[in-house]
Amino acid sequence: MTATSGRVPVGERLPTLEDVARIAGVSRATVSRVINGIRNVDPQLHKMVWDAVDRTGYVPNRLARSLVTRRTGTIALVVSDSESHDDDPFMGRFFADPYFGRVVGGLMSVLRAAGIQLALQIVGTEQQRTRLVGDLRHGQADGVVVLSLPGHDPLPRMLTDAGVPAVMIGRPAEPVPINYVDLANDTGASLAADHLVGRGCQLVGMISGPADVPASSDRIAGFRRSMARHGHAWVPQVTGNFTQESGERAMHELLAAHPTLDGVFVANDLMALGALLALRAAGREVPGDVAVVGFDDSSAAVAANPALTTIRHPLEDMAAEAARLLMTRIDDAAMRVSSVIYEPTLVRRQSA
Amino acid sequence: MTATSGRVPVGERLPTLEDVARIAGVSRATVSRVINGIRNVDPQLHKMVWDAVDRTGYVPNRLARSLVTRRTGTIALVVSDSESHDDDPFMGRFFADPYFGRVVGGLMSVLRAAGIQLALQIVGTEQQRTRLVGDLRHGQADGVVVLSLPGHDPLPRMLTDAGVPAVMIGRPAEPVPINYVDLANDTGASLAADHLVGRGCQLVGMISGPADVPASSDRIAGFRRSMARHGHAWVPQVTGNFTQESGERAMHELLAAHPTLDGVFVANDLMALGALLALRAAGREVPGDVAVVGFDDSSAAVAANPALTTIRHPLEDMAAEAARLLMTRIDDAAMRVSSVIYEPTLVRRQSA
DNA sequence: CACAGGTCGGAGAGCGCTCTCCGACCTGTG
DNA sequence: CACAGGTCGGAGAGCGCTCTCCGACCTGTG
Repeated sequence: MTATSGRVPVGERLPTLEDVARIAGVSRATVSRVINGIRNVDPQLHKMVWDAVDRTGYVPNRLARSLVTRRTGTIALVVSDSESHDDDPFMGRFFADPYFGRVVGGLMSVLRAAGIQLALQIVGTEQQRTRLVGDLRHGQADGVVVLSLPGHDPLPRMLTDAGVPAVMIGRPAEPVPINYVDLANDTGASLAADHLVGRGCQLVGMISGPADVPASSDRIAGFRRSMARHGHAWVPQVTGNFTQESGERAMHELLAAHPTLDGVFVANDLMALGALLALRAAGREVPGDVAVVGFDDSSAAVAANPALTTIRHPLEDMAAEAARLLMTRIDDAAMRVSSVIYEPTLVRRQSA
Repeated sequence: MTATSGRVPVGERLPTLEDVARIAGVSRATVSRVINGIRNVDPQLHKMVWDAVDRTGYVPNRLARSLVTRRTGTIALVVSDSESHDDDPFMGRFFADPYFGRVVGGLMSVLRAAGIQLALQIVGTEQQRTRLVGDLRHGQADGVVVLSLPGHDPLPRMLTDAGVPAVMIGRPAEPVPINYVDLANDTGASLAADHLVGRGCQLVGMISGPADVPASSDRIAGFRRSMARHGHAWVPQVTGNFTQESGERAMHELLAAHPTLDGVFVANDLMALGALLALRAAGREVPGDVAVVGFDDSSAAVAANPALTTIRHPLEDMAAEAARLLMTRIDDAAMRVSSVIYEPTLVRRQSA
């Protein structure tokens, strides 16, 4: 024990369990037991160990621990992008969209309390997917949350085949026995249809997202079905890609083809913002001439002028639920494959 | 060798280097050398090893490798929030803001190509900080990118003291020998001042962010200095907290105190959106009665009505540079502490 | 008092890799 | 032919932990 600080230096390297054991005068096993609170340990030894920990400034090496316990305290968030390649500008757009941040925020609200960290990985190529699954089987992470992007994606099936605990946010494009959390997108679209018809719209169009995204196709199906029930057999539709520019372009197109349009359902708020721009440019009043309903209830909805009537998407809650579901699955390998579906609500503002 | 697939199963567990060595008929060391491409290996052995790898489906265990190489292929992104606690709703707002996503996108654009994953961690309490630094000293991650939030934050100093490779996005609040990437916030504010004075504004106000955020105080200082040079000794100022609502409130306040105000510089686009709302509510035309300049050039700037004249902030580029800087530092422990400052530009739209 | 049954600390193997060191062999030069 | 110098594969230690197994000791009961 030095007079200066009581610190016991152990050379250049960091103190290990071995060092603590030597200083406390006990075995490595005992130190491990005290640190991890496993089994009763004599109160006197207990104190001697903690004293030695304080004097050395010992911090367990998580890597070494994980190697034997097969638990890492890490969950992987994988953005699976089966169609793009490295340096695809698409990823930039994806991250700038609040969608990504809201998902991360929801996941972290649960994981943070549990002391679990989130490891972000983007996989695009076949090789990256194979490597990811290999790493996960080795326990590189305890489980994985998958954010699926447009297109056919083999990753969900690969994960379930490998027996890796996994949860998707948004249902898989094709049937795969994987856990997921989703929004009742069709119900949300129905709410929009009800609202537009309810305010007396006669010719209602739709600006949709890409048809190969499940959330998008569900919104299309739900909207058309509901409109048909209200007697509107024909719903003109233009497809965008969820960006503001594509919404603006789509609105112009819709307006050119159907000048008497008096209502439009836009599959996300960002495109709705673009639609608003196009309507203003075309000299149409919103909602006077054309009523607009968005989807997501993002911060853009409030910022818009007029403020957007939209469908609320409790994304943070969904992500938090995904985290809880995954943690349950990690602790119980026999958990049956389950899904949790959230109900959307209509938020009425000025645009419709 | 089985007739079915040529796969050699090795029981329940995953194949290890040992299994590959046995099947290839060489030593573990040789397999390791072939897999990692270290030293020349006899072409014949080389082939036998790769054949064995294919037959077993071997994937190296990254954890075990990291334990000895002291390299993990992971970089930590830490959001240091010295003032909040777990479950603070503030974090929700933080993640929903495009700022977070743009930083992640910029980092990943560089890290993805290098096959490095990003591990997200939020630290709030003293204990969490200590544990993080301990884990990092053990090589839990090869380096760390720090996103600092309002307030005095001890983390940067703790990291440099521990010798952990680190880069901040945005300068530290107080002098610390840490690498960082930043925007010339004062220059950006000057550009706004020049523009407002240049279009003939006589009474110009400012809506600022919290003074304890470096980016914010730099914008305040740059703006006041530049206005003074233009002969405007007095600049009324109200402080917001970067949210839209706070911008709206601040604008109302400014207008109440200075009804003849004809120009305003708002320290970020989100608050500028709020200011626009307040001006409309007060019956002022933008830019006719009051000219508005924002900051960030976020997607909200284009969506606003009128579209915002604002200061462009190349955040993705800055984050990408931070990643490069960090990777250089990881490979060269002797690298001198460095900073990279980006120059902002004025983007002229309708609001000023 | 004898002995069954429980409690608790230590020894040592093991997780799956890398890396140093050594020795076998091979080549070229005087 | 002798020997210096280089190349390359294998043995075995080591990274820093956990966990099983065993034996010492302690308690309580018939």
